[in-house]
Amino acid sequence: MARAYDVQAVEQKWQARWRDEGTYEVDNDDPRPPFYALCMYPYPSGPAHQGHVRNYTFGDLVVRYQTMRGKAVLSPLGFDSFGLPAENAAIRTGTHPRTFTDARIGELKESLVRLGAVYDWRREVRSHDPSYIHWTQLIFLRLLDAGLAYRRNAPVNWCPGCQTVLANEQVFADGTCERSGDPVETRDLEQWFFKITDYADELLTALDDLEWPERVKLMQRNWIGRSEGAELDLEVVGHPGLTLTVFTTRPDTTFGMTYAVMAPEHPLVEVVTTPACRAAVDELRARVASESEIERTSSGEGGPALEKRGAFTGSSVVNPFNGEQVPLYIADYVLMSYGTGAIMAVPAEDQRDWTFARLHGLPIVRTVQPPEGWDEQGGEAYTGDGAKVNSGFLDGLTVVEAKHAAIDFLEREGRGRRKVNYRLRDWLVSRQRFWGCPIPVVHCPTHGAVPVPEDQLPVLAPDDVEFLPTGQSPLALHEGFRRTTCPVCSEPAERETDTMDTFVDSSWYFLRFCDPFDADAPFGPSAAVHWMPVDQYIGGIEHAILHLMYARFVTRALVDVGVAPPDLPREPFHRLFTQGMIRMDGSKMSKSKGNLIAPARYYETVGADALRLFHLFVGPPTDDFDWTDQTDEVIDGCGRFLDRLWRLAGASSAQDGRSGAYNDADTGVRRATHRTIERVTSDIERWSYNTAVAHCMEQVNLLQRYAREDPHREVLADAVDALLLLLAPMAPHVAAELWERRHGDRLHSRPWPVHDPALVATETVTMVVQVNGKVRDRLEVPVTIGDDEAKDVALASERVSAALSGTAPARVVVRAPRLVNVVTSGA
RNA sequence: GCCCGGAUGUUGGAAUCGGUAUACAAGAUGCGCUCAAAACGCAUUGUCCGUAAGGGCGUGCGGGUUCGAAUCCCGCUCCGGGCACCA
Repeated sequence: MARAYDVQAVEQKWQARWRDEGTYEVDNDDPRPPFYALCMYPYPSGPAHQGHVRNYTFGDLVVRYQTMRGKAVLSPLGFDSFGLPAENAAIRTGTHPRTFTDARIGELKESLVRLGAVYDWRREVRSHDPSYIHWTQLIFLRLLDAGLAYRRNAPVNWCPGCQTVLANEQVFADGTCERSGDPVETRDLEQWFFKITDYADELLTALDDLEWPERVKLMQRNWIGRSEGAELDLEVVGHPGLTLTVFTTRPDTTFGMTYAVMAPEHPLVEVVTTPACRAAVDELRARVASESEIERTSSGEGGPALEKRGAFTGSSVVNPFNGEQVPLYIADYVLMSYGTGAIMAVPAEDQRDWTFARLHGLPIVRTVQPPEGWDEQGGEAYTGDGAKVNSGFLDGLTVVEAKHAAIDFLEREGRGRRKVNYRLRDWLVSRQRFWGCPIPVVHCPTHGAVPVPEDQLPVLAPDDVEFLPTGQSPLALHEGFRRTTCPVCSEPAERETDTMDTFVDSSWYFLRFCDPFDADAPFGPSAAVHWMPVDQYIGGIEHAILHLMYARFVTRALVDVGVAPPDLPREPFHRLFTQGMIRMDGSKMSKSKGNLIAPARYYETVGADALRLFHLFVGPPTDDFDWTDQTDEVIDGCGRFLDRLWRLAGASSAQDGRSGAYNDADTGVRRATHRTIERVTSDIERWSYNTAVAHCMEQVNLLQRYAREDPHREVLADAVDALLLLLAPMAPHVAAELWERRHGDRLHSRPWPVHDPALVATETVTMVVQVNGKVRDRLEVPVTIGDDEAKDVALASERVSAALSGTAPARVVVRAPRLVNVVTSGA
């Protein structure tokens, strides 16, 4: 595609200037009002793909726009540089993960710089830098000291192929590993956890005040999963003094409990199972042990038939409300990790219990009267409101009333208590991997898990390790690393060989950015308070839950354990923007799917400005975008727009136009200019970048026509200047170049243009005249027109008379000055 | 199964508060410029009827509210995303 200017030369020139002049470096004592703009720091997988390009185009727009608005903008970038791919590459090729990772960082950084995205590179952080590891480890130790980090035996998803523990989100719905495709198993391991559940309630309630997409807040609320209910202590028949505690959100339905169910791993299973039932119980427990939690809780195809998923223990428990004995089962769908690991089953008011009861021939007793005709229409479990029935002292109450009355009864009788339960679980941070931040703990035969003294940090992994495809972490195999002495007694001891989940690194990097120059602390307290919270955080919707939840937790925990000052805002991200995904052939564009379109081919042809403009223009930033065969044509179109801009702005600076008084055309252009300033500004503020670009295109079209006729020299020059200012955050290279040619100075140092309200205000407006809701005429009227006059003007219209054809108006709806609707009938 | 989104010309999309449906762009067609092509410029481009003026229809489907619905309500269909036997 032949271009109007040397795109590559212009882009390289300005990128060099921004870099060499440190244009977007900002000091912590900058007197301008602070603004912290941040894109989620990327995992360095190689050169940028279109998802990155979109993300960093939006981020760069915010940085440049807020700078022109007079803010001291903190714009840092770093790399989430620990992670499994580097370790796998090491096993495959023998390259050390650091070598591999540094090369990928170089590629990614280069392609972002080539996009024209600007950062304060002095603040760059990398998770794997010893200086960063140092402070991640200090944070771990402080959490440990405060009781927020702890160790326990826990069932984990174990991938036999990767020889590693997987998070739930790394396991596909069919129970296979997302990387290797192997079936995932369950294993017990001694693991480190962070106690995020201590913050469940705060993490939930604080969501209300965040300027985040409602969708993301809703996802977090559901993830935390607060539910109010009661715990009931059920006596086990034949075991005096033994009770089984269950959690329920529907204590009002207890009269309808016809059986109870425990998780197969529940410790009481051993005690309550009778010899006659032992075989069936053991069979189920053996099967469950080899299944991942995902498989167990999946209702999808391929699982065992429902009747095979439960087994009778032979024991019974007593319903505390009516003294009846009901059978006690185990079933795989009851999880030890939620609630108490046991439930009371009320088939009439829970569909899953209904189905289970039917398959096992268990009785069903309704305790809420379903609506008229429910049974006749084939209704099964009824979960709605209604009058309580078959429920003794609760009869006649509503569900809500009965819940309170039931809990009051339980507490009075000492058989249970009010209880709030959360779905959120503690955060498993242990990883049996090499390429992560080592957990700074020493295991002593005498003193147990002993923290490494802070003056001995960082604990760094040795370089002379072997990467073998055994899956065993090289750390665990490295005698020199493992063997050490106990910090307490100096006797021989072993180092912890687990490393931390990379989500730990990404849970505080935004704080390090505030002050990465501090060699003695993770961040300076005053710098952190100065910049935090992040004013605008930008990233993909895929991080809506985990990363954002962990970062919110860690920020709070750091304040509470004293690593961060008490006046640091507890919410790290004030405003969040989640961009849509780039899809190709129906799925997310990503390296693992092999459907990447690298930006490099566009840098070499249409250039970074056109590619940026395309990403801004193609649709609402929140929406997903499907990359198709037609996409290149749209990108070329953005290049052609910049060519028109170049010809317009290049020619008009030299052109001798008219001077003196303005004619109607001049005034029209001045009004259009100020309307464009107003629209583009409000579009940027409301994240409507596609319409902001459209308004700039309209203005170029208008100015092209104006310039061709008989333009006023100053009107045209002012209009072009305004356009360049508006495009400065969107297409920064070409706008900066044109501005320099016209004025000799730096476009991006200029203040953002302000529209003149007098020029934006219109004097006349098109009034629509409808007859029975159908448009029959359009009239130019003064904006100040009153209702009466608008009605008169409308009724005087010939077209309206024709449409009425003699019928008398029954009613006239007037919304001056925009619309009059003449209604003829009562219809 | 539950929850959250979405569906507008040939295509991406616009319509910010219930008030002109389709801005802007892509594609297509025609014209100009050119020896020619590209580039550039101009024009047309929802659909049906009509020579035209003009009119009918039209925002996934079916209803409803309203003077007026792409927008609000009810019931569907399809697509995307999230969560999942969560008690």
